[in-house]
Amino acid sequence: MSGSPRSDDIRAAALDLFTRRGYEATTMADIGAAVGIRGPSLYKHVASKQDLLAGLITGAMNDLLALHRAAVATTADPVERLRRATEAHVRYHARHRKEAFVGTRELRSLQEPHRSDVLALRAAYESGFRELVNAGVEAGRFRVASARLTSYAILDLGMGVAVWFREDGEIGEDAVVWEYGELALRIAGAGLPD
Amino acid sequence: MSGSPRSDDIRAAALDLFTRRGYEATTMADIGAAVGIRGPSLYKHVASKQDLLAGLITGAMNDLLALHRAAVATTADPVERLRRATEAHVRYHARHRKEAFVGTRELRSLQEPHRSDVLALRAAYESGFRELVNAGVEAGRFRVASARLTSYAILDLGMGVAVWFREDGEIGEDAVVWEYGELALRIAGAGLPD
DNA sequence: CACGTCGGCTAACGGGTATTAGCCGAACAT
DNA sequence: ATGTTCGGCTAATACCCGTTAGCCGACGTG
Repeated sequence: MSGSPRSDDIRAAALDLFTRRGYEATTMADIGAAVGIRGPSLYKHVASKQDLLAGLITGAMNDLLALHRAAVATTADPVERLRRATEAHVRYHARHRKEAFVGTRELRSLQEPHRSDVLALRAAYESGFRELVNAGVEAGRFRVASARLTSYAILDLGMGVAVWFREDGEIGEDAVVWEYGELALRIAGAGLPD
Repeated sequence: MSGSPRSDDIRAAALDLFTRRGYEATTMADIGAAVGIRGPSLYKHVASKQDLLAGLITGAMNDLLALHRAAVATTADPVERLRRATEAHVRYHARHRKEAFVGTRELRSLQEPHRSDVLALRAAYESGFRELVNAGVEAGRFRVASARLTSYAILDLGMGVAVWFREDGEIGEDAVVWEYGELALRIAGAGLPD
């Protein structure tokens, strides 16, 4: 799956720069300098700057979807399913904050047809969460005003994590994951009186 | 406060383009075309592209802070204060989604010293929410694992609204504001058993 | 009517950017 | 030893962009 070690270095450097400065503000010379070579030499390893972005974003989206499916498959209980899906969501956004950050912030810079592909994957991911909420409501375990609004709220929390989470911060990954799993259930109204 | 009608048109066009394409990807010619003139003619009305961005972002941040202070001043009850601050936050992000969107997404493109100024205002805004949470905890009205994490979560919800809210969508502004006010209290653990 | 200001225009400046072309040394295989 | 591939390099191509200079018609004012 992963190419030569040099290509991996380049992808990592591009990810870092795209995260900090943005795709448009990052030059091929910048990426080259980050791995110790000149801009044009990058073309011996990657097809184009746009290709670099597309690889990063689609890779991230596929990873996230795989983790989501795995998390949901571990139980049939509606409450636990939402908790574990949220935990997977938050853990990904904490552990791979750069990928998640670029995946949402630089989606604008992704050209067609890649952008439509990624948007379709995101729509599927979102509707997956909405289904989870709906299943809990139908089972009488959740109380929500709007499943759409509830799922947006939970997903947005994860996006936020990618922004402020720091590996060396005062709050560890496990603590954030646990707490946000709890928050998701509160948001969905689990355990509320009728 | 607001300049000539033409200057207002230009600011509105820039806001729209910065929102849709981003600051870096928007050219002065694009902004000019949106108001029916050529790129260089814009300089009869604005000092620079960077100045346009700075005006939009600092204006938005000041508006948001003013609304926050007004909302908090309406009551002394910790629970209601958090609810109203959240409602003001969410209402602003729904009603002025472009301003809010650009204010966070394009902050990277804002040069010094403006960026530091805005970051300081944002830090003050965030710590204001944290204080609100702490006040509720000390009054025995909230139950949270971490005030920082809780305030981040509530603020992130507002950011999310700026992304997905649509004036003509199926969920109206008042509905989102009300529901998110409730969510904030749930997130803060208001009304939870000891 | 003369004059100045306003707000548009085109042309030009100065710089930057992704990408391609073509060269070259090192490493490695035959 | 020879040839080929790999992965650097510099130079050049073909743009694009923010901004400034300088021109000019319309319009309000004395």
